[in-house]
Order: sequence, then structure tokens, then C-alpha cells
Amino acid sequence: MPRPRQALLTRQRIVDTAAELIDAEGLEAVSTRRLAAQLGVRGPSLYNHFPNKDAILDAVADAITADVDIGCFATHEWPEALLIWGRSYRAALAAHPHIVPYLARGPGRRPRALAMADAVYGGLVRAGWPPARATHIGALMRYLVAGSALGSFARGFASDPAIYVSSDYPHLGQAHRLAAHQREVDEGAFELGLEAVITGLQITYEEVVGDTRHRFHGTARSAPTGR
Amino acid sequence: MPRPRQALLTRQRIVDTAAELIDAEGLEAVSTRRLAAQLGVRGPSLYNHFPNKDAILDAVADAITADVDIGCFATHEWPEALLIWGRSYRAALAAHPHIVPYLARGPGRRPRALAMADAVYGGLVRAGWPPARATHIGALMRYLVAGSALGSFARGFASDPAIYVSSDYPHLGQAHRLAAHQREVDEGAFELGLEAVITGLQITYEEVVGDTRHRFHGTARSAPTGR
DNA sequence: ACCTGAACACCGTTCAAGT
DNA sequence: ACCTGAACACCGTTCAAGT
Repeated sequence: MPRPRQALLTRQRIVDTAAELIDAEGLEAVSTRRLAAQLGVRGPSLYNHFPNKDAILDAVADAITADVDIGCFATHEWPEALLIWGRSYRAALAAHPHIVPYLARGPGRRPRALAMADAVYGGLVRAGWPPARATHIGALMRYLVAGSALGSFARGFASDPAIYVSSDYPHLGQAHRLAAHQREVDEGAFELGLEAVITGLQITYEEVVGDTRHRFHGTARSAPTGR
Repeated sequence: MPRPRQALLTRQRIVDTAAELIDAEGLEAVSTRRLAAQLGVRGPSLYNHFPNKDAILDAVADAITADVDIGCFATHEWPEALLIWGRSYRAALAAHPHIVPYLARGPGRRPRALAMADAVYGGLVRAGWPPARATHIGALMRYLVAGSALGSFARGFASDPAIYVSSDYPHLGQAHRLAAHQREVDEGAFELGLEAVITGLQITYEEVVGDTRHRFHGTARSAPTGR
């Protein structure tokens, strides 16, 4: 049969198919041979479009964060912007939870992650947060988002209820029933954490930023905790 | 030469050597053949002591959390207990950051993770937290701990400063200098997050638990945020 | 009881060869 | 320019064979 006039593969088609494969069968199902087969092609062909497998996964991860709302930092006060950004970031990752373990493997080359970091950092600094704190806030928000998007890891214990029958762990009788609704737990934990963090940060903000605005020698104390 | 009178391998020696290999060269350096070689043995020998590779990594992860302080929930008020537990949990993981990506791959069989979940859940419920909230608090604390223990992932952008020279990301000029001190950033983000969360949770606690104690029909509102 | 070599069914990646 | 088969150096795991 004749050679097709245009290429069988495009970067877009590879990324889309990889995302489908990850969603359907998980990260470990994606080998270059399996992915190529799904595309009607042989493994080595992928190397005409990407330098290696990680670059493909980076592109998938990048595409998934395409519609995270970062405009909110330009239009809202920082506490509400954190709320909006955090929720839309989490929603984006939670829609494709199987990709999240890959994020844990390193920074990769993901332009949109950079754009996001830039928008968050810039928005917080503009709001008056000291640069170091702005960096910390962006980081801890990512901890919450990624952790809660990661289902099983999040819970930190097996979802197989059988092992709780052993009475070694007396308090987990209730918890395992919740564990059956893993999505609920992770969503609830994220919401609780998000709101607690923002509430706590507002208090820190008043101490760190408010003081220096209204007084000449406002000494920045750390947030009051149970210490 | 004669067959040694006692086995060349023990579970303990396998776990210790695997941990050393992970610390020295990272998770991907641990193959059954490499690990076996380090132990002076051939790959298949490991299967006399563990059912598969994941069981070895689970054992390593479990060993690392051996000295996390969970007694604090019996001796301290819940806010201080969260602070102590969180810090000692983070210290344990941060001492072996290369193992953390493995945790993100699933719950595994890690008895100490179960004991930890049980102690946290039990302590919070005893303090008056509703069971669902106690589960959520345990989960969100794990998000912060694991995220911040995970260095590069935590930051969410490459540590190679070269790519920020491009002025596509105008606000990251400062951030990349901080990125050079990745340990500082992750530690600072964790501390800020930990204290903000505990502060925020104390306010939620007063609303959710305090109200129902002092009133007959206390309606639990959610924590006030920037919404 | 525990260690081994050989084997199986996979990997990611390279590269000369085809069109 | 792009796809291919063959090859390389690896994987995790099984298993019959040794002692």
C-alpha cells in the first residue's frame, strides 16, 4: 500500500492517546511498545516526535493542568484567589489521578507548571507577602493538592478492610468504612485543609504584613499554635 | 568451599542494604539484580525472603517510620500533638527522601503506617473531633508531610535556573534563587503550612465541637475563609 | 532450607535500513 | 521526513536443579 501523504503520528495524538491509556489502565500500563500499538505503530516511531518516554509523560501532565484557573490572582484578594486556584488545580489532577505519582518523580519540563508558579508567586508578592513566604505558600498548596489528588497514597493505609479485622488497631473500625469512600475522604480532607490553611494564613498575614504597615517596629511573631 | 552454616541473607540485611542503596543512588537504582549483587548473592535469592520487590520496598518504608512519635497523642492536647507528630513524621521521611515517590504508588503493606493512622484517629476522636473530621485531619497532615519531604516535586518547577532566564515568567527571578536552597524552601513551607493548619483547625474546633458542648442546637458552620 | 543458572516475557532506547 | 526490524542492555519473576 502507498505511504500516507501525511505522518501517522503527531505530538498531539501521542499525548492524547497516552492520557487515555493512563486513565484507563494506570501509569505502569504505559510502555513505549503498548502506547505505539495503540497508535497503530511500532515503539521506536515515538522517538521521531519525543526525545524519550519521560518527555511524553511530561507533556501529558502539562496538558492536564491546561485549564487550571490562575487568572484569579489578578481579580481576587489573595485568600479567595488561593481558594479558587487550589480547587481548580485539585479538580484538574483528580480527573486524572493516575498521572499524579509521575509528578512525584521530579520537576520535569512542564511549562504550565512554571506559569502557575509564576502567577501564584507574583500574586502573593503583589498582595504584600514577603517573597520567601510567597514561595512557601505556593509550595504548601501544592502539597495539599497533590496529596489529596492521589487517593490511596493519601489515606496511607490499605483499602482492603480485611486487615482491620485484626484488633491491633482498635480505632480503625470506623475509619475503614470511610476508606471505602476514598473519594469523599480525599475531597473532605482537601477542603478542610484548604480552609484551615487560608484561615491560618490570614492570621499570619495580619501579624507579618499588617504590623509592618501600621507600626514602625512591628516584630513578626510566628503564628500562635498549640506550642 | 563449604556451604555456610547459616543463611547468607536475612530479611533485616536485605531491608538495610536496600535502604542504603536508595539513599545513595535513588529508587530507580534498586533492581533485584543490583540489590542482590550488593548482598553478594544472585537476584532470585531474594525471593526466598520476600514474595516480590514491592514487599522489600514496603519493608524499607515501614522501617523508616519506626521512630515517628505517636505517643504524643496520649500525653498532649490535640493541637500540640499534631505539631509533634507532624514534625517527627516529616523528619523521618526527609532523612530518606528517595523513598517518598514510592509511597505515592499505593498503600502497600506497612504495619507502622496503620499504627500511626490509628493513633492519630484515636487521639483526635478522644479529643472530641467528629470521626469524619478526624480522618480528614490525619489525611491532610500526610499531604503536608509527604509533599514537603519530596523536595523537587514539592517545588513543582525545575531546579535548573537556566530556564528562568527566559523572561516568560517575570516573577520567578527571586524564586529561583530560593530554589537553590531546596531544603530550606520545603522546610519553611512545611512549618508555615503546619502552623497555619493547626491555627485554622483550632477555630474550626471551637465552632464544631465547642458549640455542641455549650449549646443544645449548635449548627456547625464551615471555617470562615475568603469566600 | 536456601542459593543458583537458565529461561520467559517484558522494558527504554539506538540505529542502520527502507520509502 | 518518518516508520521499521533487529539489536543492546537491561528488567521482575519462575522454576527445576543443586547442596
